[in-house]
Amino acid sequence: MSDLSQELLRLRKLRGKTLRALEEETGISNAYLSQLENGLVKRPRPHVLHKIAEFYGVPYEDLMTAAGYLAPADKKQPVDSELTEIQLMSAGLSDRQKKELKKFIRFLQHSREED
Amino acid sequence: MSDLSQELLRLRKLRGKTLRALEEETGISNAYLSQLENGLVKRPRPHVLHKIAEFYGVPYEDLMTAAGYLAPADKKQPVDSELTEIQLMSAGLSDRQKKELKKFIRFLQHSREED
DNA sequence: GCACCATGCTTATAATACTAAGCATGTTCT
DNA sequence: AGAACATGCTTAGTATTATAAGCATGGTGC
Repeated sequence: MSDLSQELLRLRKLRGKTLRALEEETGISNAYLSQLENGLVKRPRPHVLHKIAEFYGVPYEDLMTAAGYLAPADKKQPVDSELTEIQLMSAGLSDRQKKELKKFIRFLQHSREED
Repeated sequence: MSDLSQELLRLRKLRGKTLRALEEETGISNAYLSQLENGLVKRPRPHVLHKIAEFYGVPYEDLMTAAGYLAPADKKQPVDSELTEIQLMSAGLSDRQKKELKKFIRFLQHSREED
């Protein structure tokens, strides 16, 4: 009984719709909708969630989140501060210097260090 | 040749990785990665995109968008593409290599070129 | 040359999402 | 009661994603 399945059932009940009515309006088979609401499907494809969200008039992202495809609140990914610095430092270089820099990075990529 | 496939190929080339190296680090088979980069798969599952995004150090949402799962976000500030590539290329370096890279940039900064 | 192996790709197969058909139960009508 | 239909669900099959195994080509050292 996933987060998603509960939400889908709840939405349909609130709307007072049957599985077959939903099938007609979304094009998703009632058989599959039933499986979804009962948590028998692990990871429905996003386009399925999109159709359903559209029909219920709820944000697509909310269903994507409930399905585990998106992080709850969209906060930024933590960025490597070292990388930010590198970009900032490089910003003032000339185009030729940037090209040279890239060549140097390519050299580092192939030098076996890794640690 | 989808939007996504081009992007995946581009990222891998920038990072100087082989399909098999990527397979080792993401757990996704090189066979499938090849299919992805050649546009032979229509709709990869989100968790695949997540692993790849994580490895490349690129926002998961960007790949989801390229795959057609999310609407394009508001246009970001136009960034020097050369700088973006530099950051992507550097993302796989070790901390020591990053430090060395910064030293090299500092060297470039002081070398009188400016052209 | 030629053994060796790295690289990208193809193909056969397994795993899983999704549908078509139909079952089980309940309600409503005469 | 019982025919007809509505509703949710099950099950067998199809379609697509993803993997395992191996092929084709090219480079490198002996």
